[in-house]
Amino acid sequence: MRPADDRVRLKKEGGRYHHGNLKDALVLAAERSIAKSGSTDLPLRDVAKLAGVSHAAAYRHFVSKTALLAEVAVRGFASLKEKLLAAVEVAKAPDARLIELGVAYVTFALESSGSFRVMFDSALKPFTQFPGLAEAAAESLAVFQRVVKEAADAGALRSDDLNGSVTSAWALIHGHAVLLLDDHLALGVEDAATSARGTMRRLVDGLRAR
Amino acid sequence: MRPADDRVRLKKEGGRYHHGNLKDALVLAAERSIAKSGSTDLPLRDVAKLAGVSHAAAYRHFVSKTALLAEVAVRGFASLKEKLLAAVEVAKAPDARLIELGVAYVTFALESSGSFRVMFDSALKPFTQFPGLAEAAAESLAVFQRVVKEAADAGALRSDDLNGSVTSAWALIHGHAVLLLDDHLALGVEDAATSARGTMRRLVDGLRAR
DNA sequence: ATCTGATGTTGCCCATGGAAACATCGGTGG
DNA sequence: CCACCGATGTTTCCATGGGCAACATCAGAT
Repeated sequence: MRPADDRVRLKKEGGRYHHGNLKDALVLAAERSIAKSGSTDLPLRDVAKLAGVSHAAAYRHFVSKTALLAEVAVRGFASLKEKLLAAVEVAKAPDARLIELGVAYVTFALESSGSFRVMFDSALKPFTQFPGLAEAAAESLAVFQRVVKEAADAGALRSDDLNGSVTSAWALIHGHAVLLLDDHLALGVEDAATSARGTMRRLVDGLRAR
Repeated sequence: MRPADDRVRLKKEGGRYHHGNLKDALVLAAERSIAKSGSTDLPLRDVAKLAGVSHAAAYRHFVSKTALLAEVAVRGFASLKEKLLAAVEVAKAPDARLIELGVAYVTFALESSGSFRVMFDSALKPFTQFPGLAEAAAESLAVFQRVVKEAADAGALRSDDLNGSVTSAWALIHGHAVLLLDDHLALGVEDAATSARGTMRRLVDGLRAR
């Protein structure tokens, strides 16, 4: 019996020795597990078990458990960036684009809570110790910077302190997301987008050029 | 020789078997340790060692390591509440009081970063599982509610959605504190209060009655 | 002075992150 | 073709750390 046949047979029977795409499977399993437990402090052994593999197998793809979390974060930031970019497209008015950006940020935090929790977990500090993480994070933040700058250029927001405006917008919506995720706001998930929009609107009013 | 004398003598010689105030010492040690490491995931054994005691001694005062963290959080919320109340006093104008509240929040987060990290650590969720924790947290938030309400009553802020305004104020300054603590804002500690004031001012502008 | 409950200590167990040594697979060059 | 080899997984082992249990020490009450 030839090796290729073995592979097919083993795959069909589910008894294969090599996984085939373990790295992705581990990242996915970690995301899901964290989303369910609400904690980034998950046993690597459990993640491996979810992927149908022994715990030590993870070390063929990640130098450490933290490195696995870092990969979750990198992919999370990439996904967040895409969601933010997509959200910005749907609005025309420059200030409305900033508001939609905030709504998308909160929506991402709730829908991809596993990723979001890891992305801002202190275990990954400093980001520079994991290749690609700092860049991925910076690219997400860059969307905030671009949208604020465009709104200011269009005269919709004051432009005397762009960095300050960016920081305020990020801090506001990040705080909203974090408090929502940790159940500190007495809000159902269904009200999350609405409250996020209201919060962003209030800030945008404050940022408006006078 | 009376017992009280024994205690004094033993304290001076440092060779005492019983600690005398271990509970407080453990809480203090945990705060400091977390502030230094930047992580709430600290070995209980290290905390006990800092308090000069074996690790199992902690279980005479806390049912679990998490319960110790909960006590840190309860005291942290109590301390935060005091700081917020004190800060509110220094300003006269209702909207300025809200701004000072935010500055004090960030200042607390930086100066008591160990406590602050624990207070918002997901390991303590839900707060109701630890006696006193939910109440302590609610009392801190109540300061936000009171200050916003007073500003609205004085006509300094719009009063059509008080809960929304409170949420925005808390989310904004909480996000600012969190991002600062985790080095996501390119700001030195010395600029923290200034940037917090600027951020709060922007939001208050948006909350202002029109 | 002794007894007792509160407080600490030592020793143990078990879960978990990580290293090491071995097993298996799949592609590649003789 | 097939024997080898690098990649990927498994098993086994160790160290760390939370938590329990049994024992030690102390302080106040009787």
